[in-house]
Order: sequence, then C-alpha cells, then structure tokens
Amino acid sequence: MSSAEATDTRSRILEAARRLLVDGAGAATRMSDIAKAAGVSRQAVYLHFESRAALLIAVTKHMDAVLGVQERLKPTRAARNGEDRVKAFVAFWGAYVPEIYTVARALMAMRDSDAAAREAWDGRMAAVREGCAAAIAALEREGRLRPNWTLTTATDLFWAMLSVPVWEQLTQGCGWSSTDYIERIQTQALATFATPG
Amino acid sequence: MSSAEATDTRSRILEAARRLLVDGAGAATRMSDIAKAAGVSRQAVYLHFESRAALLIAVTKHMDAVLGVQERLKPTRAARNGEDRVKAFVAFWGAYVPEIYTVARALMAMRDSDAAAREAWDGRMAAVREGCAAAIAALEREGRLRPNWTLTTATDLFWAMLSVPVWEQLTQGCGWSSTDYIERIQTQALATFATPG
DNA sequence: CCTTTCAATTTACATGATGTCAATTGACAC
DNA sequence: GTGTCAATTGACATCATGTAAATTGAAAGG
Repeated sequence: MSSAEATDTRSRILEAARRLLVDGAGAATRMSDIAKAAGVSRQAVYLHFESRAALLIAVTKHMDAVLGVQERLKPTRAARNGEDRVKAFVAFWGAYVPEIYTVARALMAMRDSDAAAREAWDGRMAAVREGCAAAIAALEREGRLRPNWTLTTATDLFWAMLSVPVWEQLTQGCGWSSTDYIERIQTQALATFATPG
Repeated sequence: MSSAEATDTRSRILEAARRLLVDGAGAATRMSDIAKAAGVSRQAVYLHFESRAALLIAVTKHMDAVLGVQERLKPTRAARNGEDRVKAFVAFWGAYVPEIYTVARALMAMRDSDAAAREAWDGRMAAVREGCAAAIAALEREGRLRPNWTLTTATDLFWAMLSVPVWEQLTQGCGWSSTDYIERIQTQALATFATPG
C-alpha cells in the first residue's frame, strides 16, 4: 500500500528530525543529516516537506501530540484561584520548555530568514500568551492584581518572563535546575503581580 | 600618508556598517552592502576585518565610544542606596538598548555559527551582569534583599529580566515605549527583590 | 501478464552568502 | 625611479538550501 508507506516514511523523517534536534546537533541540524538518519535520500525529504521551515514546523506539531500538551495543561485549568493558576502555569511551562527547547531554538533561528517560520513561532507564542492572560485575569477577578498593572501590561510582562530566551539564560547559562526555575519564577510573578495574601 | 588613509577607510567601513545595521537592513546586512555603502570593494573590507563576526564586534566597540557608555553609567554609581541603584541601572539599560539593539541582534544571530561572536556577546553580557550584581549587592548591604533570594540567584534573575530578547518582546512586540519599559521593569525588580520600604 | 502509478533514487544544477587567492593599479615616500 | 602598501578586479572554493529531470522498483488493477 503506497499511501501507508508514504505515511511511514514521513513519520520516519519526522522522528529522525525530532531526535537530531533534541539530542543531536540541535539548531545546526541539516536537511542531509535528517535524511541520513531517516534512511532516505535528501530529496525524499523534500517530497514530504516543502522546506526546512515546513519540516521544523511539522516537528513541533508532532511533538505536541507526543508530549500530550492538553493533558499537561489540565492542572492549570483546575486551579481554584488566581495565585494557584499563576503557579500552575509556571509549573507547566517549566516542565514543558526543556522538552521542546532545542526544536524551539531551531525555529527561532529561522524567524529572520523565513516568513513561515516566523508565523509559526508567533502562533505558538500567542498560545502561551493566552495562558498568561488567563492566569492574570484570574488574579484580577479576585481583586488581587496589584494596582500598578492593567490586564494587558501584566500579561505582557508575565509573558516576557516566560519567554524561551529567559528560560535558556537561567537554566543553561546560570545553571538553574527545572525546580529552581519554577519556584523562583513563581515567586517573582506573585511578588510582581499579586497583592500580598 | 598611507596609514592615515588606512585608518580613514577603516572608519568609513565601521561607520557604514553601523549605519546599515542600525537604520538599514539590520542583521540581514551583508558584507557587500557594507562595502558599497563605504564606497570600497568587498575585498577591501576583508583587508581591515578578518570576518563578518570581527567586523560586527568592532562595530559594537566603536558604538560604545560614540555613545559614551561610561558617561551614561555615572548616575548608577552615584546612587545613594540600593533601591536607587536598581532604578538607575534599569534606567540606564532602558535608554541604552534601543541604541544598540539592531547591532546586538546581528551579533546574537551569529552566536550559533561563530565562536568569536559568541565570546564577544558573552563578554558584553558579563559586563551587564556586573551592573546587576552591584545593584543587588547594594540592596543586600542595606538588609533590603528579600529572604527568598541570595546574591547570586537575585542577580541571575535580574540579569535575565534585562536581557535583550525581553526588551525586544516588550518594546517591539508589545508596543511598550522606552518609558513604559523602564518604569515597569523598575517596579517589577523592586517588587521581586526588595523588601517594602 | 502487462500497464499504470507513485514513492523514492540518482545526478546535476541554481542560488546566495562568506571567505580566499593572485595579479594589477595607483599614489606617495625616499 | 623604485619600492611599498592600500585598494581593485576577477576568479574561485565552500557550504547550505532548494529545483529539476530521468530512472528504478514495487504494488494495484484490468
């Protein structure tokens, strides 16, 4: 069955790309590396993906399915107050970023040269912003958002605190563990945005 | 006088590069663009600078001189207490980044592919970290550093808050003005690190 | 059995950037 | 004049992405 084989090859490419991006050369991974790892010719990759950018974008989607993002987000939605929600979202994010980091970096690096990559990245980040906005809104509903902030400005800043480069600098550069990152960003977010309990 | 002419050409290249990076195509600026703008051949650029990375690094140094970094840092050192010092450093940074931003971006983008660029960038960022550390240390000397933080962890996080990508996201992405940025990051830094007045 | 179809292969090529090399020009200094 | 040195010109190497065309091989279906 040719279409089943095709799907199979496509998946093999996707998996090979994911593996190389996560464990291998990271953002420096080339199309030929991926082809070799998948056991196909370089041109076969272009048969399934329009461009390097399209492949990277497909890998991120593939990973979301594998990692079960929706499942991981449940505690966030279950939070019973604003403070819990902020903490839950930071905890989700702090556990999630390490798994997508190298792929995210590759996509980020392509933003300058490829419009599709830029759009895909912006879309993912817009989804993260939604999560930030929901947490801030929960605080605000309880009257616990500090008067310095509006919904928008607090969301902007919370979102920036959670950006991938910040995570990168703190964990890769400063040697923070995942737990360190989560606890300290939770602390900062509450100190910044929430009125004392 | 041949050596005077050489210096002159070198300066013209540097200035052309600076102009293109700041006002022109930004990080996408090519060696040939710079040569054309300086009115010399592309190869003449390589006569003065080993590589694109070396040229970018030279541009940042050139800009520090032009922008008078030391002068701008004076208010920071003149601050009479920790809170003032934190605020002064954020104010300095918030006024400084817009001027170096596009050049910084070009250098950042080269980090992956060029070791010299990476080193140069890390060096600049290490200097910024010094500024962060000094401000945090001033707070701590007054017993106003919140007990959640150590000198190191607070410096790490303050430094990350001031990173260029955060500035970029807030000002370019979220539309914050320079004043917005300065005021709000000051607020966040004090809320996070300083015990209430 | 033969033919169509379609994924995949092989090989070659186009492009666009950085960086290298060698021969040449032109001006100024001694 | 002759040597020196910056700069020019033009060709070339390299390395990655992406394109194109001809070919193979296997499965599906009359």
